[in-house]
Amino acid sequence: MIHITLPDNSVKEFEAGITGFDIAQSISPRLAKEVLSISVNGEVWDLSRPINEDASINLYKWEDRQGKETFWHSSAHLMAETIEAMYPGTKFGIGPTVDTGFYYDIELPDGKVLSEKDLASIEKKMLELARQKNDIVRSEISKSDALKMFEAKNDELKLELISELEDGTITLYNQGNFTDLCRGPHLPNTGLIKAIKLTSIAGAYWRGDEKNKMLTRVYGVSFPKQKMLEEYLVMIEEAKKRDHRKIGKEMELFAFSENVGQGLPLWLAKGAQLRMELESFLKRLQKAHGYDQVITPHIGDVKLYKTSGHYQKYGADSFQTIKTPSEGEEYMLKPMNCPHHCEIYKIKPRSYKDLPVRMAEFGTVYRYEQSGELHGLTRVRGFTQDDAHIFCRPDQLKDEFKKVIDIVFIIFKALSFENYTAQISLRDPKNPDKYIGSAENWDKAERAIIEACEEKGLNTVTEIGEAAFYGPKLDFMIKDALGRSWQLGTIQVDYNLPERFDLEYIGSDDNRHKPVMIHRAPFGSMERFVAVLIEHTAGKFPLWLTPEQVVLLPISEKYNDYAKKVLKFLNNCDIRTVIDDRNEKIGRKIRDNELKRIPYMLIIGEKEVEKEAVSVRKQGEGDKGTMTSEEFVELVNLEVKNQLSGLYN
RNA sequence: GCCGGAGUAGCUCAGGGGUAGAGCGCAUCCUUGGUAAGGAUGAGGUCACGAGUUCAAUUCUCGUCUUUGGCUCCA
Repeated sequence: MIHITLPDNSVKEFEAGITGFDIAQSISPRLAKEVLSISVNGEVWDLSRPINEDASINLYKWEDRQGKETFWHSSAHLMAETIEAMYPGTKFGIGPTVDTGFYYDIELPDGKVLSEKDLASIEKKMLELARQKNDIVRSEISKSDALKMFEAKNDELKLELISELEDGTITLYNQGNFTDLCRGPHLPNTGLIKAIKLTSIAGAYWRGDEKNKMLTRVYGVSFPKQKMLEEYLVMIEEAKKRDHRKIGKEMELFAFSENVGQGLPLWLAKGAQLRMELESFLKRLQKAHGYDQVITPHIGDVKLYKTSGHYQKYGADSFQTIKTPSEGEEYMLKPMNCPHHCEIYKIKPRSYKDLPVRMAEFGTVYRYEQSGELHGLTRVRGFTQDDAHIFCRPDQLKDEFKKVIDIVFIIFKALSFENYTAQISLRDPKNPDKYIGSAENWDKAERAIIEACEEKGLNTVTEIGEAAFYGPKLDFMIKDALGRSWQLGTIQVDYNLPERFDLEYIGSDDNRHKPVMIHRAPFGSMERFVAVLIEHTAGKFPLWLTPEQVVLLPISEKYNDYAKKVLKFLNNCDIRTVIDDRNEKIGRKIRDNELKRIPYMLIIGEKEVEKEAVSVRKQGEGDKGTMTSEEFVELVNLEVKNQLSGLYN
C-alpha cells in the first residue's frame, strides 16, 4: 500500500501501481471525467502512469495551466500524427505548447510546402483521428533503440534531439500508428480533443538559430468543447478590433508613407496631440522628481559611439555614418541619447554635493531594425524615447533606482495598466563576450537592481542573458490586444559608460570618484507606449488624453453667435473642440466615426441662449442636464483632476 | 534578413484572360429644428511597380517594393 497526499493535505491509501485516473475516479466520477493530468511530487505526469510509492499529488483540469498544457501538448501530437498520415516521410522537430495553444515544427518530404489552405483539411483529419479515441501510451526506451528507430525513419531532427539526451531518460508516446519522442505528459486518449483550429503557418529556424535551416511551424489551438473554440474565435475577432494600427488609421492618429520610408511613423494632428499630452504629463512628473530637461542634436560624431562601445557592437547593423563633403567628419544618426548626456555631465567638474544629476530628454533616435521585424508603432526605425540618465554616487544608487520605479508606477496607475510583468534581465555568465565591463561592476549593478526590487516588494521574473551589453536592467512588459508582450518601461544600471566616458565627481574626501549611471525610460518610447495605450483603451482614452473633448452643436443658425461665444470661451479654457457646421460654416463637419469617440456634446438652442447655458450630453451616459459653459469647464476639469489625482506630490 | 500570406476607389473588401464592382466615407442638393439623425444625385481607380507569356494581362509567370503572421534580432 502507498500513501497519497491530496492538495488539502488529507492522506489516502492505495495499492501500489494506482494511476492518477483511478485516484480521480475514487474522489468523484465527475472529476475523473474532467481531469487531464496529475502532478506527482511536483512533476506533471500522465493520468495513466502507475504510481508506486508515497506521493503528494495535484489533479489538473482544463482550468489549470498544467491541464491546458497537457491538453495542447497531446493536440500537438495529434497534429503530428495527422500530418504524418497525410504527408508520409515528414520529419518532426519539436512540438511544444505556447501561451494559447501549441505548434509543431515540421519538414515536409521532397521540399513540399504547406500553405494556409491546407490547414482546414488537416483540422478535419485531426478530428477524425481524435474520434477514434486512441490511447496515448507511454514507454521507456534505451538511447540506442531510440536512435535506431528514428534512423529507420531518416528523421535527423529527432536524431539530433535524442543524441543530446541521457540514456535511461528517454520516453516515447504512441497513439494509433504514430510514435513520437516525448517527455510527456499526455492525455489518456485523443478522444478528449473535441475542437481544433489550426491558426497559422510560419517559418521557424531549427532550434531558434538563424544559421540552421528553416522548418515549417504550424500553430494551432484546441479545446475540450466546441463552444470554447467558438468563444475563443470571437475573442480573437474582438481583439483585432482593438489593434492600434486599425484604430490609429480610423482616428487619424498616425500613418506611414512608403515615400517617407518603412518604420518611420508620421504623427497626425490628433496623434501628435495625444503624444504631446503624455509628454507634458511626464515632464511635470519629472520636474516634481528633480529632473532637468535637456535637448541634444539628432546626430553625433561617430567617436562618441566608439567610446560608448555601441559602434563596435551595433555599427555594422545600424544606419551607416553620414560624412561631410570635405572635412572627412563622420556622424551617426543617434541611436541612443546616453553619450550626449555623458558629454553634458562632463561640461563642468561635479561635486558629490551636486549628485544626483538627473538629465531628461524626449530624444528621437534612429535604429536600423530588420525589415521583417517592423510592426505598426510597436517596432519602428525612428522613435522618441522618454529618456533620462541619472548620474549618482554609489551610495545613492538604490534609492534613485527605487524612485524611478515609483515614477513607472505613477504612470501605470494614471493609465490603469494593471497587468504588467516586471522582468529583471541579467547577463549570461556563459557568454562574457557579449558584455563590456568588469565582473565586479556587473555584480554590483545586478545586486542593486535585485535589492531595490525586493525592497519595493515588486513581483519579478528573472531572465538570464537578457541584459543590455553595458548593464543589467529592469523591464516592464505589457501585453497588446492579442496577448503579445511588449517591453515598455526600462530601468538600467550602468557602471561601464561612466568609466568609458571618464566621468567623475569630487568626493567629500577631495578625491576623484566615478559616478554610477541609471538609464531609464518609463514609457519606453512614445511610439510603442501610444500603441499599447490604444489597445488597452480601444481608442477611448482618459479625458486628459482624448484628442477631442467636445462637439458643439448649435441647433439653429440663429444661435450661432452665442455658439461662437461659447466656443471662444472653451478654447481659452484649453478644452479641445470640434464643431458641427450643419447650419453655418463655423467649423468642420464631424464624421460619424469620430463622433463615437468624442466624450462630450454640447447642444445650443433657444432655451440655452435664454439661460446663457449649454445642454450637455456625455458619450455612453446620455443627458447631463443644462449648465453654463463655466460649469461645464469645471465639470471637465474636475473629471481630469480625478483621473490624475494624487499623481504629482 | 529568413519562411508563408496579401496589395483592386479615402476606408473595408468582392471579382476575374476581353467597358472595373459593393458597402461605408466624401461632394452637391433635399429632409430633419432638442438631434450621436434620413433620402436623392454625383465625383473617385495606370487594379503597387517592372518585365515576360498571350491577338489581348488588373487577372497567368518571374522580379522589385510595400504590408502582414511568425522566426531571428531588439542599444
